[in-house]
Amino acid sequence: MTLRVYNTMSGKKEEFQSLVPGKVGMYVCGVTVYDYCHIGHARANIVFDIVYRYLQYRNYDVTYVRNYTDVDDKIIARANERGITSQELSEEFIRAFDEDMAALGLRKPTHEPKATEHIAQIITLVEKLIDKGLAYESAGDVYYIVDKFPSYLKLSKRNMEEMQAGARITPGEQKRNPMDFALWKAAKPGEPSWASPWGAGRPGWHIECSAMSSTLLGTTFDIHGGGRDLIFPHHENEIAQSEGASGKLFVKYWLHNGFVNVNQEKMSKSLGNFFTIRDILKSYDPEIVRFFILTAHYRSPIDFSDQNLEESRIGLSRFYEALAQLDKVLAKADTNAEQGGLSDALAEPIERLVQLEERFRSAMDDDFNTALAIGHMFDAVRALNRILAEENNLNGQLQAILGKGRDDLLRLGDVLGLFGSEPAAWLARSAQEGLADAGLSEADIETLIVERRDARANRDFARADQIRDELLAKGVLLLDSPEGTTWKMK
RNA sequence: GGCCCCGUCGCCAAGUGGUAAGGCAGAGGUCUGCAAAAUCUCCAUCACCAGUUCGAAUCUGGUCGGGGCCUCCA
Repeated sequence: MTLRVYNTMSGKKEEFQSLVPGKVGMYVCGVTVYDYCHIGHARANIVFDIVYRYLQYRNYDVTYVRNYTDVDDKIIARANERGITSQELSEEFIRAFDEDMAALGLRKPTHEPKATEHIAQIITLVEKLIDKGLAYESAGDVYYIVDKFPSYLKLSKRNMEEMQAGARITPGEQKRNPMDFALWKAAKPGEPSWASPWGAGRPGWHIECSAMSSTLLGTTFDIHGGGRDLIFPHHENEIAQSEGASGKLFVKYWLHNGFVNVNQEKMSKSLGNFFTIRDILKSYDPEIVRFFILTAHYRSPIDFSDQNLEESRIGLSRFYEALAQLDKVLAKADTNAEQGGLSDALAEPIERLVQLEERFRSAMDDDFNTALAIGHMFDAVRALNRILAEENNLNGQLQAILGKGRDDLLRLGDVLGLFGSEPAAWLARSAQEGLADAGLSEADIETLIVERRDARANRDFARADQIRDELLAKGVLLLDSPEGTTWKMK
């Protein structure tokens, strides 16, 4: 089986073949650290976290680089507003970013470079572009001459003439051609700056990614990722810079994730309709957010709403319910049970479990189809539940099947960053949520459970049902089992 | 205006030529004192029209509807 990935450059799914067998170099554009991250950032980072994890699962030795853009107009503007330095501001939001990503359960990239730590490489790269006649200095700024790069716009598949018609030179820029973009910007008073052959200044936005990727991954590497909105101009400009300087292919596979929409409209800072990760995590478990994002294909748009997150919560709890049940049943199973045979009725679910990993791989191999992969895992849950219904005559063979099924589910779940919590604990946490809203304490519920238990013991079902109904009215569901009564929020 | 994407069951969502995964919701059965969970059964011909093909949700053309990029943006 081969991995196929959709390459924005070709517009097709292509067979993935890394430059060096067994190794993958991957660069993903990180965030500009001037504010808290929103759910759109969460999606992009989770998507590439999955790419990272899946490649590792496929036994690739992956070098994953994700940068921090810590020098930029917006950072400067925001720092000025708050009366702190750009560095103070960016450090604050780098910390916030790290916290958010950790909360969402992302694996740490191999390298997380900062633009300001690569000024020397940036300057070297700009000099090289000037030497090659691809860039010019103008009043302390340096611009890239897009006309000199023939394949400019090959990624976004645009047309230079039409682009030029709409392009503008913003006041203060010293461009010869409106399409030229800044590699280096002369420092204005009060801005952070570094010495350069063109005077004090700072890097333009695009050049840092070219400099950092070549430093950490080499001139040519396998995968470059980012949100769709980065295709133009950011990635187009990276190509012009990197290929212009090296004369070699920059990136083999370009991967771009789709947007998060709100009410069918793109969510973005400029539209002001965004939700920050930290706000969302006040109401939803991080794993629910991850699950929600992975239930759609990474290139499709997804609509962010409470209803959709709520559905994800219910879907995820189906997995945890099954895992918890599995733990319980296996813990008390008679380990001395004889091997025994398998009834025909269980042939289908057992077959499902046997096929799980292969189906999972086949889904993920098809351009990281997490939605399909999760569908297969739901199938496995149903199969496990069906076998679990044989709880009372679990022979040794069935125990082994259940054990392996659980291990597979957890192992494959981990590739998606899911099911990492202890099932009983996750369910307990889930039960706690909403308790305050219902105006109840755990102790109140326990008291009523005891009262109801006594009523049931006396076969006073009227009183028992009254307690059940009263709690249900407040959103608390009582669950009876041979081991006693527990509860959860509806 | 230019370029591009999308329109699949009440909702979410897979599926790029071979006869519609999965989840939620809903109906009925089993289990349960009653419930819940679980399980079983049922529940879509793919916006519309016209083509290509033995065969199309999947290809082509058109219509309608939604969205994105072209300026900072994951």
